Amino acid sequence: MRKPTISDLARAAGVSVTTVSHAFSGRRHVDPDTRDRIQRLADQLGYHPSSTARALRSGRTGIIALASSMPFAVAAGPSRLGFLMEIAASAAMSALTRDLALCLIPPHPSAQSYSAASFDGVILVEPMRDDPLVAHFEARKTPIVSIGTVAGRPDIPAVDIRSRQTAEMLLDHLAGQGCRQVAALIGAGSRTSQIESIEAYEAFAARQRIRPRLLLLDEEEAEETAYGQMCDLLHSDPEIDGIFAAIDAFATGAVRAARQRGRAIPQSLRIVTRYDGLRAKLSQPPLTAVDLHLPAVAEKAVTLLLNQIDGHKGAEMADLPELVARTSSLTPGADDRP
Amino acid sequence: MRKPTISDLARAAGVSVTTVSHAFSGRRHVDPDTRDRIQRLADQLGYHPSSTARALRSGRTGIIALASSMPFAVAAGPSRLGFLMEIAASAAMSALTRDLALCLIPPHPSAQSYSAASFDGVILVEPMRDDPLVAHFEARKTPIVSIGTVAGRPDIPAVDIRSRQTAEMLLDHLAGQGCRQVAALIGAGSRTSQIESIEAYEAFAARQRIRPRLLLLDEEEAEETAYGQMCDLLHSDPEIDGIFAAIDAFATGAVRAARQRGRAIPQSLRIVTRYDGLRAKLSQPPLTAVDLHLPAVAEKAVTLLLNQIDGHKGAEMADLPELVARTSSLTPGADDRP
DNA sequence: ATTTTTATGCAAATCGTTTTGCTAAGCTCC
DNA sequence: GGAGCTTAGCAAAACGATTTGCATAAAAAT
Repeated sequence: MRKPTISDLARAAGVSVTTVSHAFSGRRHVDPDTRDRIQRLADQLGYHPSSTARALRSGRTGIIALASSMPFAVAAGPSRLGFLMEIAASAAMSALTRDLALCLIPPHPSAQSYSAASFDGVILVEPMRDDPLVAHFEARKTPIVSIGTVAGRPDIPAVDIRSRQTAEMLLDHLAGQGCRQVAALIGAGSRTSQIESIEAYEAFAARQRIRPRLLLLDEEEAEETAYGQMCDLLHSDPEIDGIFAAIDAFATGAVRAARQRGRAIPQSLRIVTRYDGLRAKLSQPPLTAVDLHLPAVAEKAVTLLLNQIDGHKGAEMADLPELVARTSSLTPGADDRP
Repeated sequence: MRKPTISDLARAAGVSVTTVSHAFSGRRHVDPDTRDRIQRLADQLGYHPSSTARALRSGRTGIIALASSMPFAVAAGPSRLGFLMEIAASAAMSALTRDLALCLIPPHPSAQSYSAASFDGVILVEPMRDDPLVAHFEARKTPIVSIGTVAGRPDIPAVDIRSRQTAEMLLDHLAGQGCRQVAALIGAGSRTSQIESIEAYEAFAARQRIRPRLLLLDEEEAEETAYGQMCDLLHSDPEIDGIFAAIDAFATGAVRAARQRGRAIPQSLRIVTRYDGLRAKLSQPPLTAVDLHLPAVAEKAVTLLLNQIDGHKGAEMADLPELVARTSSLTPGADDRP
């Protein structure tokens, strides 16, 4: 009882395989009666065209991949599960509406291991400079699109998620709320978002004529690390009155540190973060964050990738990120724009 | 400059395609010198075997799918993103260690649309009774494994996530903490987890000789619905002193309702929930929940699916769920087991 | 009455592998 | 100097579709 093939169906219908193929694909006209008969028999036999065979012939698998080389503990662990997975869920939807399937490729120490399947293209989530994933897929001539530009590789089509503007917006918001001495917690690495956040912060510090307090932290044990470092910093440098946390787990760590040091949020310390996920929303107090429009970003990435597969070049700009002001940074009783 | 094929490589190396194939697969012996020469030329030409062609020949695509028919707003929206995506991330890792890729199949109104790619097997997450996804994959003879048993289909191999025990454990915990009048918020549907939660609650109510307060709620707008319904219920039935919320968004809705009605948690109302995700952890107060060992569940599902693909039957039992007691249900100053 | 067009369908080549026989040469062992 | 064995390699048949070029008959145009 193996699966029926196109020739089984052709034999049953008394026509050639060509006719069956045309009946399904509609590439050539076939007599409506014949077509119906074929269709009916197909249902009856339980025939479904093999997508593998189709892929071999057409060169398209109908599968795109979503890959990230964020350290696994960060990507799939609770800390940043939100960011990556929100993109994954959205991308899966976007892919589906185009009759594509979305494969999830978790980060893996040995880049050799991604051999199993082949994809029409791949979406990389915030690759680092010289990311092995880029090398891997380029070697296989798999079309690549990146979410977030790739440092040092302006030629790779990307959906620019505007990390610089995001950082500037958050920093300006803190300044607008009266913060003078703002510290920054940013992941140590070479993703564009990290690079641009650092640059934005340094420019901000220069503009404000303050001594920069820039903490480059490991994203693996994000919340714990941020908690420890912030406890120290708030102790040694008590005039800090604002914190820009590049990822949400840094922010929640900072919140705990503030509580530990007896600093009231937002009265004595304001905290803002970049990714508006569950953590930011459920934090006590809720955190000011930025709506990055991730579903739209994922949609753009899929569109871009499809163009890329068809040989068209291009790049996309994400919609302007939007500030979501919440208690953690708002002067009680005042408006967002004072 | 199209991708080199096995015959290009064979020609370059001056051997037949057979030899090249054997050199890569190791299915037959080839002279070490020849093998090295082939290997070297492969690197040089950038040859990578086409997994599509391999799939056609071998009948294995190296891709498994993870599908859920939870209403999309529930599965991918913030409310239950955690549950499904935690499984997805874990399953992707488990798959990768076996050289498989994991495809994400979002729920889709028209079940026709999943045609694009073909998989070696599929993991269904908590399918309902008569779930169209089951029918869809059965029609394609795609091996199926379910996370959570399938109501009415004991023949489908599944990882039993022990929803009955989970519910009993939570209800007993509430009783142990002194609750007399416990209400239940359970998703309206025919997933095993819902069915078993209802049965466990009804048995519990009978044992405790209390009038059952069972709210079957829509999971789409889970938190809002739960909030509204619980406001009403706490008003009309003020002696309720415990709430069993089957999904975390119900619980957070209930927390808000309690606050709105001026009921202190846990002093005057205890709340417990099933899935220990970010919501439960970050809630104020943190919610007592259950560690379902999802990474292990995903791992078991992948193992089971691989057996299933190889023709072995079987089923798996998830590890016993573990209660994670938190402030939302603990009598202040008392121990878990009083 | 001949040519042209349209409708319908078929045979065969193709996509890039894996796998199964088969061959031919080199060894060993009486 | 065969019989038997190992070694190294090749040719060809799958796998299940799509696509191209051709054939036939009926309809339409000249």
